[in-house]
Amino acid sequence: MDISEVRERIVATADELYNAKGIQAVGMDELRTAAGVSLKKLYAEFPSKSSIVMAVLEHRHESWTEGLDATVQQAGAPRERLLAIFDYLAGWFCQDSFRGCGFINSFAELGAISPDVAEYARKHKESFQEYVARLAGEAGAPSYLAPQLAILAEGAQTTAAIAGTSDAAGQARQAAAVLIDAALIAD
Amino acid sequence: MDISEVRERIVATADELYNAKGIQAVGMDELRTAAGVSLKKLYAEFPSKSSIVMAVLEHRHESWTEGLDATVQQAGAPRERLLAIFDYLAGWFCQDSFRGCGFINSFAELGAISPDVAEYARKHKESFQEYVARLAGEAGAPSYLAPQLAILAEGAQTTAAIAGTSDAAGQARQAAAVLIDAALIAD
DNA sequence: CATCGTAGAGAACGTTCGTTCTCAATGCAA
DNA sequence: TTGCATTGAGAACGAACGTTCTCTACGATG
Repeated sequence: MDISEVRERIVATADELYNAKGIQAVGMDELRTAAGVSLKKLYAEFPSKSSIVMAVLEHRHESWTEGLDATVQQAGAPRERLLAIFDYLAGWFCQDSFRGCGFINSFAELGAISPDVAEYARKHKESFQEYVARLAGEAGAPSYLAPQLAILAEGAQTTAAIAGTSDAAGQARQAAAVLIDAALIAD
Repeated sequence: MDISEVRERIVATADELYNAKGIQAVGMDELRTAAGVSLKKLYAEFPSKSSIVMAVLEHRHESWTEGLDATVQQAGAPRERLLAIFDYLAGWFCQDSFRGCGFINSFAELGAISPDVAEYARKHKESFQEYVARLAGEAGAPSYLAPQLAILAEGAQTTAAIAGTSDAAGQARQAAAVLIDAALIAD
């Protein structure tokens, strides 16, 4: 088995388990068993659990970025591309495995005791803000629109996670449409 | 020392510590020392750590409800009362101790492994939704407005927590104003 | 003063976790 | 076949946790 293939399997398995149960609730032995690798291989690939956590965060960031952008790219006009953010959320919320934003969750769980986790979560959210700002800019909207839409997206994620329903995606989408139109008219 | 006074001190101390470090990162011994009570008294008041966690959640719910309502009551017209939600958030975000919504955080940390925590977080958010719906109703707004404003409030909390700034409160407030006015006109 | 119940401090216990170590089995080279 | 390096399975270790237990000191009561 390829060495990078082992890495990927570990990270993918850890991502699933951490998402399903929380990071601290998943021990190295459970991860070892689920990933089907020996402890020796696990520690040959990663020096510690915290390094696995960071690798999982990177993995999540890539998945999120690629998935979101793929949905946005399918939309046509700039206004629809902004709204597509919430279509992506809607699809995500409907998945059985959805348990909220992994960055919000890891920040809540470890942000206070792990500066690395806190910093990575911050950077991830910052990159999302910039992404929305770029889309909003392409739509010709004033600069205050992007943070508003980003806040809606964040709120939809936590609301959907805790409520256990996907309603928030549609509600946020409708609110976003109002905010976009108001911003474009005012501009 | 009064017995209920001990309880209150334990819960208040646990609330602070859990907020600052996360629930799982705070052991019973640290809580014991910080609260200045003996382990015996601690376990005389609460049968287990999880019962303390639930008491902390109740304490947080009361603090949140009372603080929010106090700010809302100071506002005059129904429209301003809806916006006062975000003024309350702004004041909260500026506190040094702010580290995000305690219910979102506890849900992220323990929701997957503790049905009680997940259920309490859900009920808390549900009660907030109902509160906003009542204010929106008093403003004569259509029923779709309240979930939109609640999502904004949730998003502002996570955004402010992770970014480490209080900007989100003002941004959410401005978005709320747009949504409120649009809803009132459309109605 | 003597006695007894109580409470505090923290030792102790059993478990779990992250991490390391042991050892036997395997595959390969000569 | 023999010897050697590598690997997997899991035992072992030290620390930390939640919880319980022990022992000592104290204060109230007769």
